[in-house]
Amino acid sequence: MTTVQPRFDAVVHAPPRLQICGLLAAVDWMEFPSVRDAVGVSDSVLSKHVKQLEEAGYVVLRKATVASRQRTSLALTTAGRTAFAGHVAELRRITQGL
Amino acid sequence: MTTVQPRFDAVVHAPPRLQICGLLAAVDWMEFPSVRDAVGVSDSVLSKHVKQLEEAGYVVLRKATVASRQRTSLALTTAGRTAFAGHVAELRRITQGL
DNA sequence: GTCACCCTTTCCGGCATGGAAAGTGACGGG
DNA sequence: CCCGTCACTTTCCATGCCGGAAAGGGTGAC
Repeated sequence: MTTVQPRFDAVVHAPPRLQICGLLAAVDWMEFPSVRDAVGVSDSVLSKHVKQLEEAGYVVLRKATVASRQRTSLALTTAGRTAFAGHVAELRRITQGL
Repeated sequence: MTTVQPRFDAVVHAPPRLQICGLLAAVDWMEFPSVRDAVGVSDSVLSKHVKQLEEAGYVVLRKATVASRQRTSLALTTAGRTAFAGHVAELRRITQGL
């Protein structure tokens, strides 16, 4: 089927995480600092939210050492994309009265 | 201008309140029991969320006695419609990567 | 006066959140 | 080798929101 089941997801709904998912949905990988700046939160706050997404199985981390520097990148898993798509579908359903 | 400024609104974002706004956006007035059932919460919980929307100036209550029964109806104010539209625009912006 | 109907408010325990600060692991330099 | 830095992680802490349960009005019917 091509349609996504609308499904409210509290893990995805929280503002910072909704933004994180939105950013990651548009790309394959995004680096930690880029996400942090785009979302506008501190390292610790981003780290904590990413951890929750990770524990939900929605995000994976890839840690690489590039040019002697740590570079942590984030990506949505298939489950993460599904959950995000479902949540967005639900948001659209809820807000369709607009 | 016809476009709405995307503007995240925490008061509107909370799940129960997003639903309430979504319902009210589609109509002029809706009765308390109908909203309560549609949102799927108890009287007290709905009352508390409506109060928050009211204090934000987004919702107004109209209390009428019809056929000897209290009938409280809810409606979005102009500010409420603006806030909801702005929030939905922001949600669309955030989720555009989908 | 008493009761029922409709919300409101209070009480309460629990979970989430963000800022600050301490902690960790991997290098590169001295 | 030890030290300092970088790039996150984790801990600590204080605050706030949330929902369920129960007690509270207010109004009209009996």
